[in-house]
Amino acid sequence: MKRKLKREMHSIKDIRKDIDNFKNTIKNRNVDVDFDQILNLDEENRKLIQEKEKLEMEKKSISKSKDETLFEKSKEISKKIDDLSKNQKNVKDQLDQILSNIPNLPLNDVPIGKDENSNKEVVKSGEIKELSFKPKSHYEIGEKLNMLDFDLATKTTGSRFVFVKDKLASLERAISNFMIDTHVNNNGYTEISPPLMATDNTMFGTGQLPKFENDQFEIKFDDKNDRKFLIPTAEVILTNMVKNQILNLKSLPMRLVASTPCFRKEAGSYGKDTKGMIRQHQFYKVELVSIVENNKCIEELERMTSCATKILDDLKLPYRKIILSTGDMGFSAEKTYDIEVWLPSENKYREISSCSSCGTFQAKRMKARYKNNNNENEFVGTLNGSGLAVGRTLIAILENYQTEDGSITIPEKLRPYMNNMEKIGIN
RNA sequence: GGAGAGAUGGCUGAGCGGUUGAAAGCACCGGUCUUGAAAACCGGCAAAGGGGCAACUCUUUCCUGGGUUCGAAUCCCAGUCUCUCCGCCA
Repeated sequence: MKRKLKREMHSIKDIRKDIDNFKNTIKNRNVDVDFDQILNLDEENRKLIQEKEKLEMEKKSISKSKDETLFEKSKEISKKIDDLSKNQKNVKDQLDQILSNIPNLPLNDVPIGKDENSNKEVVKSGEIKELSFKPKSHYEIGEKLNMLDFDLATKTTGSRFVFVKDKLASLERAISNFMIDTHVNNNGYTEISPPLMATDNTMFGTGQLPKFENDQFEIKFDDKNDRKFLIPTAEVILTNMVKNQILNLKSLPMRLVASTPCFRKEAGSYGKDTKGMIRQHQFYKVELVSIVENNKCIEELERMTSCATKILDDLKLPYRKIILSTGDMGFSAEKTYDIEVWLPSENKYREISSCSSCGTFQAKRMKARYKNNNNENEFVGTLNGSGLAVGRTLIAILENYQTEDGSITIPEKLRPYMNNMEKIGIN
């Protein structure tokens, strides 16, 4: 069932009430928002609504009276209402357009800054092994094993794709299964195997549309009006499971996990990470999503992040956890932790997970609510995090577990998933 | 691809031109009873938006978009989705 709903990311009421707070906070997010125009449109909108409602009331009373002498007048009123409605709708559309492009407000403890340079390290964990030889990059290792084939992908599909073959394909699958099992068995998540496509409406709900359409792959489905996109992350489809719903308090928290391919255009990243499988148009990711009471977001974010880092602990991969600054956070987030894994060949940490609380931001877009203890409707809180990016975990294992002869030691936790194999070497 | 049926509140489900924002049941909230709970009984309970300090009040909404009418959940047209049957294919 498809409903057309008025959608806005921030409630205009909130903005009206606390305009200064919005102005100051949004400033830190690297976007320009014309708040004066918002207020003008809002005022105009409400003025038109009032005029319209006055006429509607009059018309209604005529039809109730069943007084035939007034019928003619009623027709005239209808015309006026039509004109006013069109006008009002127009104003409202303009307003919604602006509102739907405003990002979420960062929480107070998020460091203020305009890019990644203002991110702050929270913890560092795991031991970086000193290698007695010069570490090779994951693609050197993979190509030498003949188990990562980028040229083949270029031939069949194009750049930024890869064939993962043989034992590394098994390893990739093992990583994914190990992660899902851990989240299901130890962390209370429910496994979902979702559709990999989503409608435009769904993409709006989590914030990918309208602003980031250029990053998405649109599918030519059929000639009908509805648009479909390949999901850039399972967050989209998992979070939207509760869209347009009023949930029972008892059903919260909902914790969902899915391992899915993700599809991204990576527009604007030309020349960045062109070698290897760090940045691909398609990659596997194990995604965690939580739907919670909106006052539980912060504690859930900590919980979710620790579920993700636990995987790295288990795999004995060195990592650090950082908190993103206001300018580096995603559109829908109010607070984000990135987890970065150590890559010996680059001699630095690289992102392997991103865990965000979106507060009620996505819920407002999706109209996802629950009845609280007072029987009132409240918007849910939504969170999402990678637990973890599978492709990048594969990379991290290749690089951190490499040996001088070019073979890979398989992390102990993954061996049960690979027939107890201990290492992957050249055939 | 062919042939039918349907879409109503958190859910199930009545209504099929004029106090119908919508019966009934379930769920939920409050109360009585109970040592506590259950049961039973009583009461409340749609959403969005506008105005008001507030009590409150107004408007819109019965899949979506058009149309008929003074008046539409109810009639007409188009679209979307769902279900059943047949065919076809995994």
